[in-house]
Amino acid sequence: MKSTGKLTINDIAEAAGVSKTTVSRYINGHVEMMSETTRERIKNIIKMSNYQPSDIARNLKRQNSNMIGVIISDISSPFSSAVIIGISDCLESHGYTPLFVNCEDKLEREESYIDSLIAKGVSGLIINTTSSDNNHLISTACKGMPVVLCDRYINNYNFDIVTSQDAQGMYDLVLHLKSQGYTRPVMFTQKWKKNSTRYIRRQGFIDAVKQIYGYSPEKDVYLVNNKDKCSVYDELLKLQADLKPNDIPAVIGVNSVTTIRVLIAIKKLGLLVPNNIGLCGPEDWDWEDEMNWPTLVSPHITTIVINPTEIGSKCAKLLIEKIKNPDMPAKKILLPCKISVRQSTLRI
Amino acid sequence: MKSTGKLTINDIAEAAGVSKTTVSRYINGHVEMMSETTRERIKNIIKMSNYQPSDIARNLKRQNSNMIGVIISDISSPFSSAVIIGISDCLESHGYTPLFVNCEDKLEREESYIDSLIAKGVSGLIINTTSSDNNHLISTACKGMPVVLCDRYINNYNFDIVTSQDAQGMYDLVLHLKSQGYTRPVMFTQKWKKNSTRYIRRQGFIDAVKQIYGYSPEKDVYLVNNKDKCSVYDELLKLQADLKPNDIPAVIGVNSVTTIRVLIAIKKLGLLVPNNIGLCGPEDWDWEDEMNWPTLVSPHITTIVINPTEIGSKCAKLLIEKIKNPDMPAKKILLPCKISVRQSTLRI
DNA sequence: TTGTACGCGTTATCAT
DNA sequence: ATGATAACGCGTACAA
Repeated sequence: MKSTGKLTINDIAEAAGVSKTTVSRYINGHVEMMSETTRERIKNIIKMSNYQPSDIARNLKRQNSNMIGVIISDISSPFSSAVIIGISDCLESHGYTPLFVNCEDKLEREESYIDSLIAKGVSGLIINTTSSDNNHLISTACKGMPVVLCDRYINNYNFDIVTSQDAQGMYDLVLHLKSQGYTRPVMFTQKWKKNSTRYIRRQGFIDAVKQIYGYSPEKDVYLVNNKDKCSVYDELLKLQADLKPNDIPAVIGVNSVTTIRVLIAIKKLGLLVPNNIGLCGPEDWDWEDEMNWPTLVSPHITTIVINPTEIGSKCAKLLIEKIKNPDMPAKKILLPCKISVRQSTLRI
Repeated sequence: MKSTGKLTINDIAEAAGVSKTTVSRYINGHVEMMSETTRERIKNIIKMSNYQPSDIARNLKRQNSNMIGVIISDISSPFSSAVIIGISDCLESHGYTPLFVNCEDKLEREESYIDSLIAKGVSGLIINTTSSDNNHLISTACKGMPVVLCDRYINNYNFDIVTSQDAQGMYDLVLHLKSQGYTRPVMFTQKWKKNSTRYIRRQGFIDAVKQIYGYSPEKDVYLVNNKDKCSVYDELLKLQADLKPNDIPAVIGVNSVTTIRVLIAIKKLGLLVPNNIGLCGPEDWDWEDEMNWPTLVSPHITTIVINPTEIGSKCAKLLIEKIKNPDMPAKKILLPCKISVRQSTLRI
């Protein structure tokens, strides 16, 4: 046995006094017509030497790997962290290894990562994409790479996708607001045109208000941004000015961060939740129980429960299906979401 | 150009009318004595065909890869998520690819992951280990695999490690409590014997109290567990019973989760923070600003700021150093931590 | 039941 | 300035 460098199949073969073919057969379980003696001998040598076949060489030979590329648009958000957990757990339990990369919301990075992941030999991709337009991704999908989209739509191609039923969640939420006597539901959101999640939530809000309240609330969508700390506060002032007499407003934040910022601004202004103003929004991340933000703050916030961990695991599961059966027609998995009613919208 | 299967260096060579050696030279930048014409031709073909050399084959040939194995003890904690972000960003910016695996606090899984990561050809390991004892890891380090420990010590081997100065943070915190007139600092912790972080924080607490208050608070360490929801509440009752007349207690949670649970129990009991009881603890994860738990809850909680993202990036940086210079003596990087004083311990 | 020989896609050595 | 050829470690058709 060599003392230097890594063990190879040759070393094992030599030590066992057989050819490397035989060792390879043993490793891959083709032992039907192998003598008991050689089997035992190989087994022992491998055990004693702690030999592990090189995945690199196997992958080269077999022309595939058990690695899955996962492209995350912004790894630093708690939503992404939860998605990663779901993907990781599901892939690992099925023998796959995820390769996570962070494209920081930059389309060029996303495109170059796609190429480098393919070069690494991944046998599929899970994409939480940056932009609704992505020709490079479409072209790699066309070449036969299995792709599943994670919570973001892409135009012009019939991708497999897993996402939550945001529109239905919005509907339930608006219905709840109406039942609590709020007369003026509004939405606070960052730029929504190129972000499919925000796009859908905004549209869901508008459609729900149309149906439930019977008017079109396009101008009740207040635009805020992440850079300017005062932005939310300013928009809230604008909302105050926009109110008609006797209006009881309820703010829906487009995501967790926005909702929290609105809460802070509300407290600064001294408004009373839930009586003078309601507050709610999607619950984009799910640390367990008492660590989760809707119940950490006071009052506890009514939310649409999204469950990103499940989105992640469903993505992984769908991709594995698709790898095993590449000709499967594209699936759209929509996870239902429940609303979780808490103090912040309970007037009655 | 073939229409089926992946492009290889042979296809490019053929299309360019040169040997694959020449193409390989071009790819690896050995172009000093290459004619301008061939260089241009190869360049164009590669560009047009969007060819990418196979990392698998290169790794096999070069006997190394740019992949780094990262073993996380419990990926579902926000602390781990933040560490992952730091590792990911730093490795990617240096051309390495992290392979994250989640050993769910199980030593066997950790050991088998070490083997399978090595089989995948990783050129180094970052370990946020499960247990302070790990012979398997020691033996792989002995065989020459570069290893950096992430925030957890391991007995009996001089590993490179990055961790925070928990003991110093505890000292500062206890000093602060004394200055605010608290007479009875206590700690709430889960089982600490096999978890090096908790172990160190508990020891830091004990040493600090000895020095600053002049007595030994071993029996003021209250043990709670994660399963039983009432556990924290019960221990808090016990603390109440243990108090001497005129004692003003201050609870230090061993980590974020424990601290929040103590806060919830305190509110249930109707005690007044900060006047009747103080509350503080390490801030194990760092979502930006208004999303972070110490300022979400009321009152805002005094913390030791840990900065897990920086722990992650420092780990990555140290490992890269070690890979480039394997004979470097083991480094212990201790990140200083500051305390962030907020309302929950401000009596004065 | 076991072994020989070749190829996976790349890079390195040695020629020319 | 370029090419032929041999490896890297493994799996497999084919031969024995």
